[in-house]
Amino acid sequence: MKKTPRISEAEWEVMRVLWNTSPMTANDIVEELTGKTHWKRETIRTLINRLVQKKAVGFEKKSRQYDYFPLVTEAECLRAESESFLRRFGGRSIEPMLAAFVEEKQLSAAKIAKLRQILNGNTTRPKNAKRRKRLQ
Amino acid sequence: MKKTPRISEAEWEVMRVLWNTSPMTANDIVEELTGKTHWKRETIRTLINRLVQKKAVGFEKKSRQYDYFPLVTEAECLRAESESFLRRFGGRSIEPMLAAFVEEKQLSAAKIAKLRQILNGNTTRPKNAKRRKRLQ
DNA sequence: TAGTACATATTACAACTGTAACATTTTGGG
DNA sequence: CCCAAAATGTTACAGTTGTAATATGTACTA
Repeated sequence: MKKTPRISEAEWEVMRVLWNTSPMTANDIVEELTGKTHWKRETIRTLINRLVQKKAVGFEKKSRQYDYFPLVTEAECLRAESESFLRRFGGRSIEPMLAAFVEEKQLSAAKIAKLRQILNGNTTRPKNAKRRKRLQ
Repeated sequence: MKKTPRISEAEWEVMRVLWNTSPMTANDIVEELTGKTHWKRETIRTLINRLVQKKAVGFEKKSRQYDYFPLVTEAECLRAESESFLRRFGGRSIEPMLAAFVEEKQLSAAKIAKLRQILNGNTTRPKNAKRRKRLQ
């Protein structure tokens, strides 16, 4: 299992646009991000370069410009981040976290339904537990 | 609304023991953490000091030793971290994240039940019911 | 073919982090 | 009352991150 490189918060922004569509030239990435962020071109270039160094992003020289594309999947990174997150909170604190998500971000009903589905699908209920176990 | 200081990953370990029981002397904290981690005393001392600087931890000189105690609650920090996490993933990706949690079976059945409850609290509203949008 | 326009690469620099070592202060014991 | 032991405080140092500026390479155009 390859370990995903550690991607910083700012770098995530770049990854997200690449995950969204790739390959993209540096300029396209810059264009996509200025507006969403307040970063200067050069800053974004730096982020891209660091991601290349970290092997999170690959590139291929097309003509005068390079084409950049992700070398790691969003799922992989998500997984890694989630683990780190979990470690941080000692596992105990997922509930308040989800609560915060639900409260603050106004998840759409559809999304909530989806989440509920996930929970139902994998619930790993103890053998003879009742379907709905009311605790506290 | 005070903003919670930014607490690094290593510092979280310290906060967690303080949230668990406080006040504690530095030595107690050290003892609690060596064993769980591979850190040297001095390292842990540094972390404590940094947390004091950041005003995440307060202390009171008791006798020769100081008593340290958290100045921020776990809930506050959790909230802040969750927000950062959300921003990072652009909100879109809560489902895979939760899926990852569930899959890895880091979640007990009880916890899952709790989560489901949280979700239930916020959905299935009549179409024209006002949704409670509270943000302070 | 030389210059220029635009792309990529190198360098900068301070704050934060991980990980400590070394220095100084305080206090209980003799 | 002074000293050593133990506690706290100061300094270190390299790697990461945020945020760029500057330098260098290169492909068309005149």
